Amino acid sequence: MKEAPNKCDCEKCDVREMFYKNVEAQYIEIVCNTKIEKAFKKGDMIIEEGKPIESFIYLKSGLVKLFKQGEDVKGQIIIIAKPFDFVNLLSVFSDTNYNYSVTALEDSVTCHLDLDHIKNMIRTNGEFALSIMKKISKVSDTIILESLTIRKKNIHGRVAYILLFFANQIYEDSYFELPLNRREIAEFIGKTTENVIRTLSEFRRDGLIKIFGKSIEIIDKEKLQQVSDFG
Amino acid sequence: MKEAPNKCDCEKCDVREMFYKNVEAQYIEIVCNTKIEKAFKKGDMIIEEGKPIESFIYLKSGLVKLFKQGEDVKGQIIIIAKPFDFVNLLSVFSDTNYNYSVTALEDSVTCHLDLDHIKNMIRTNGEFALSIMKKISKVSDTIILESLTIRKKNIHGRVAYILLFFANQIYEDSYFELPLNRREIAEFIGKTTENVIRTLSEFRRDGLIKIFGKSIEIIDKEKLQQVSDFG
DNA sequence: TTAAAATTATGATATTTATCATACTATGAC
DNA sequence: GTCATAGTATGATAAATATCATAATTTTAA
Repeated sequence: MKEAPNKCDCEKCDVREMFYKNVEAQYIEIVCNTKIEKAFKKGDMIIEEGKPIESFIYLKSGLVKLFKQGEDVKGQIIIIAKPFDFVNLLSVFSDTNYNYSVTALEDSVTCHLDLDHIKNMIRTNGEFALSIMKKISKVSDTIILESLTIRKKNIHGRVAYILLFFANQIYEDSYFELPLNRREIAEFIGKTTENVIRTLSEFRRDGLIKIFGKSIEIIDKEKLQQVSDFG
Repeated sequence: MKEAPNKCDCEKCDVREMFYKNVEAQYIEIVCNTKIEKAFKKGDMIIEEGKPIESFIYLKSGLVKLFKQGEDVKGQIIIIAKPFDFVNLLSVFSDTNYNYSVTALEDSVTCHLDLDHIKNMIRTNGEFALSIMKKISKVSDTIILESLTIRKKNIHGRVAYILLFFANQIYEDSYFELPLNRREIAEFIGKTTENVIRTLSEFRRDGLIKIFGKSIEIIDKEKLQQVSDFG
């Protein structure tokens, strides 16, 4: 990780709209002046479980995973987040320390805003408060409903689901490079590594996908969708 | 369900503290005057999936379950909520319609505040906004972390966990009446009804609990805790 | 009160998934 | 390049869980 040159280029910032739409100029300036932008390499730790929550972080570019490092060996991936999904929405307002860790699955850039400034903005600007709330509510909802969706599927359904998730939600392409290794996929869907590998092999044998190491090509999207829906 | 006599008795309301601590008198009055209190009998539907979200609801007394009615037969219980846990925190600020249903597990009383008034209070009162946010964040966090906790346990661990959940969190007593039938427990922990029943029988045979229909007495709490932790 | 329906219970069996063992393959360090 | 290490892959087996069948018990409705 390295800190990028920290010019206040909010004009070009993708998430400016959401944050600054309703905020008065003088507050924008305060936030801008204290904003820190950080660049992370693939694999870098962005947030570590247990550490104090000091800033309001959002993802500017890249891809990250949120996970529990758990006492047990097995980690558990909570969610894969892409830009526009805030990184640390879960506990920012309710806890002093992180309940989970975040690492970069791809080279990523994050924006760090001082949490106290954000809280002040919420205190002084109701519209801003409401839009943050809307976002928090949405992200939590998504995590909860996605977890219920995955939970009721068997392993075939879960693997199919996650392949379609990457194809449709993340890369918008039938051909993509998996940002997770097989063990991490297992940690995301709550099954063992071996069975994830086996299931991928079966999908390949059945002509649903092609596998080139970490690269996946979805051949029969319709059938894969069926496996996801009814599996 | 019947509407209770609707006097503005906020002075005696358990959750007044949280809501009104930071709110100016004139707003309290507006909310009070439009507040509706509703009484539900055990089994009554409080919120129905798909219906529009019109009010900000919190639970004054009783016990409720939030669940997906799902296309498939099997429902899935998201959370059991007791007073002080808001009922409809999940989607209130991010959606127009409910993503889940809520029914009363015990006779319950809910307070319904006009959602637009709440939003206005958020707009005009930053401290109030922050305390609502803190609560939302906390509830979402709890749901997510609890679901991860349950997910990594086998059926013995899950059943032990839920028994201890009722004993410690809900009833604060080793002897309690289960508010869920065996099928609903299964829906909560994501296992089949038969296996929940079987596991309860095993716990009884092993002397961990006593079972009298829906009533449970926890005999060996320590051992049950071990089963929950390591199962 | 009685019949019907739902719930609880248990056994037998099938299916799914995890675990263990063993290669093979790719990757990074030296 | 070579070695060590992590990741991928597959088979054999064990363990966990689901499914199916059936019966007893409790609850509900007429």
